[in-house]
Amino acid sequence: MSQITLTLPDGSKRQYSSGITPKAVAIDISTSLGKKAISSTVNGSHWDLQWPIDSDSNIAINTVKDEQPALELVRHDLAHIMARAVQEIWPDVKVTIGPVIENGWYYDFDRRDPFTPEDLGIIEKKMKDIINLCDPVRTEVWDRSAAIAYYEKNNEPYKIELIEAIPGDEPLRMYWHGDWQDLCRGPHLQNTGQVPGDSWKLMSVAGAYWRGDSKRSMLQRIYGVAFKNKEDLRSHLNFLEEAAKRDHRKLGRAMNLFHLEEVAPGSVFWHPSGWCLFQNLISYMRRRQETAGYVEVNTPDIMDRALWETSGHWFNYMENMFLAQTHDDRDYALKPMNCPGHMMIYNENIRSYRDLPMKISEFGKVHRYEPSGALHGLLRVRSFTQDDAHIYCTPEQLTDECLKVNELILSIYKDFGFEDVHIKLSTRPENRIGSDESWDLSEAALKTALDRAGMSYTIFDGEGAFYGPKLEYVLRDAIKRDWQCGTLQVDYNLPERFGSTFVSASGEKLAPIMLHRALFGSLERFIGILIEEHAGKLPFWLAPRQVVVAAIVSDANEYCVEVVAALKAAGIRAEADLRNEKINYKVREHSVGKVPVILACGIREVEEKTVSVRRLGEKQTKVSPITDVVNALSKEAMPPDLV
RNA sequence: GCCGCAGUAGCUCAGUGGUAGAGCACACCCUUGGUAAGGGUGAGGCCGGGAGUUCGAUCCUCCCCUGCGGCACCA
Repeated sequence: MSQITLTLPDGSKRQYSSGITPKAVAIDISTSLGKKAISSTVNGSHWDLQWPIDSDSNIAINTVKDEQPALELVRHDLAHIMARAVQEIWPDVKVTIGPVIENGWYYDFDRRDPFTPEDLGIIEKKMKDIINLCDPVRTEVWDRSAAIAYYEKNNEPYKIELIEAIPGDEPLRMYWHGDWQDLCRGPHLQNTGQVPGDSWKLMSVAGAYWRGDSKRSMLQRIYGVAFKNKEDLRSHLNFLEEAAKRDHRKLGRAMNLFHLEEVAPGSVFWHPSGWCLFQNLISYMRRRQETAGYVEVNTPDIMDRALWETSGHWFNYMENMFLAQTHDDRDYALKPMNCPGHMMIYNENIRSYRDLPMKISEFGKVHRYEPSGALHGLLRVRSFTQDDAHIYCTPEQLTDECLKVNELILSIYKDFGFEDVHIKLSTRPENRIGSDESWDLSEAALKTALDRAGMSYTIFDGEGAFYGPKLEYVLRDAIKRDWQCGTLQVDYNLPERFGSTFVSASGEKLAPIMLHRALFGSLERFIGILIEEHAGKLPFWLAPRQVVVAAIVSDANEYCVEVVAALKAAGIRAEADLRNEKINYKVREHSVGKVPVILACGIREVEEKTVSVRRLGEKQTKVSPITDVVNALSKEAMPPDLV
């Protein structure tokens, strides 16, 4: 047998016979390492301890202290342990796949009866028994036909399908714990006892399509989370609780911003406070766009079928459109996008190259018949307002215009405190229209703009819209969740479908290129994100109710009204709370309602012309002269673009 | 759209095969209280909609609607 050289992380080299396993290497280094070892890293790949090494390699032995590989293994082994537990409890359940995901794992099962929440407890208990068995994990490489025969015998059709999808030259690995086995590419721990007993938890059951395909059978998925220790698990569960407290649907009710109801699924009833916030955002965006050279328009909500046929929506997106039934013989539809309307405005005049770039914006309300299961508070609705705009430009202007949109969008996100933004670039899909040349140009325009701006981005090959590539702007919020908001798309197609032209300097009629862009994306969605980002504690300039002036005793009522008047005169949204309630009660109520500033006034304040200032979330109060407070707050009320 | 769970007062939720209950919110009264719920009284419900089983359904069965958690989808 030939000799191979293995290089350890410290640079030392050791000679072994070809075919040595990392396990044997670990034992050779020290007996204790052999016991503690959980896996190895061979030439940068995560390896099982049992896989033979047959050439010179770099090798590192991993223990539970190596967090990344350890967590991956623990999660992966838990997936197997869970599948084994499920099959031991319900032998007729068929297994499918069980990958590691962020924070944990899931496993998809095919079972006639649904798993109940109580079942999760039963499964957890069984899993703990399996962990306590400390069953050694062993792996075998199987021949394809043997594996298929084995699964045919055991009536595991999903596994057979998986094997058939694995390329012929890849080894088929079978992993065993005790008498239970699973087809798996590994790696795995040495024995089930290496899984910590108390740092994981089964979370939920949900339906999931086999192979993610909605045409195939619905399986039952059990999700679990696992961490390196109990503290990490606890902090993850805390995180979930914190995230739940930020839920914009709950806060939207507490802050009396909006509600949703059965008569209009997926459409928002904006209350006065919510609509105030909505309008604040629009005012802000209007100023920013005006400065950036946009002109605002408004186009019809309901337009004739002919328009949607020209745009391509009628045949491609009919299922997602709201149609309007009328008493004449015409077919109408509610607009799902603003672009066709903007095409009509562009085409209404003969355009010169001197008019370009032409930037048409609209706070247009669009309706899309989203699948019922997709609806989610403000984040996924059926009617929403886009801060939409279309930029018509010449090919020469294209890159520059992309760059400008990118700058504008980042500057706007910054004003809202979102500085951690990443970009997805989706390139030409298989199913597309337009020439390869135009795709080359539009993809290059987006890339060049990003490169010039020094932005990093992730490319999603083949994920672009059928008419052009797109950028998507993803914000990371205060608790590290990602939200997709803005978009920038290059489109050679719509101008062509609508026969749009401009007259060039040499008098030729040429087709303009069109950019689709939205910065907030959907106002509804952006408000949902803002609420969750700030846990309801909106920045002062955005808060719909900025100040409540609360009387401590009724003798201060008159003074409170004066204070409110002074605040209003300074442009601050203020109201008086003169109700016959204790100050404790008022403070609590307005804190729950996320009012940023409470000014409490009693006899002392009346006499001294002061107010007692209490900021949301702070226990301390500060008594200041009324004029100082008005001045300070009116400064704070200034939108960031006007500061 | 698919799988599962749920729908009872404005909100959060309890409950039973014999047509309903709590807390908060609301109204009125007492209370003028110094920074996250003072006390009392009262009003408030087609128990999501429809059909069936039953002497009788909020409760059991079926269909539909809506919501929630996922999956799929997101031009």
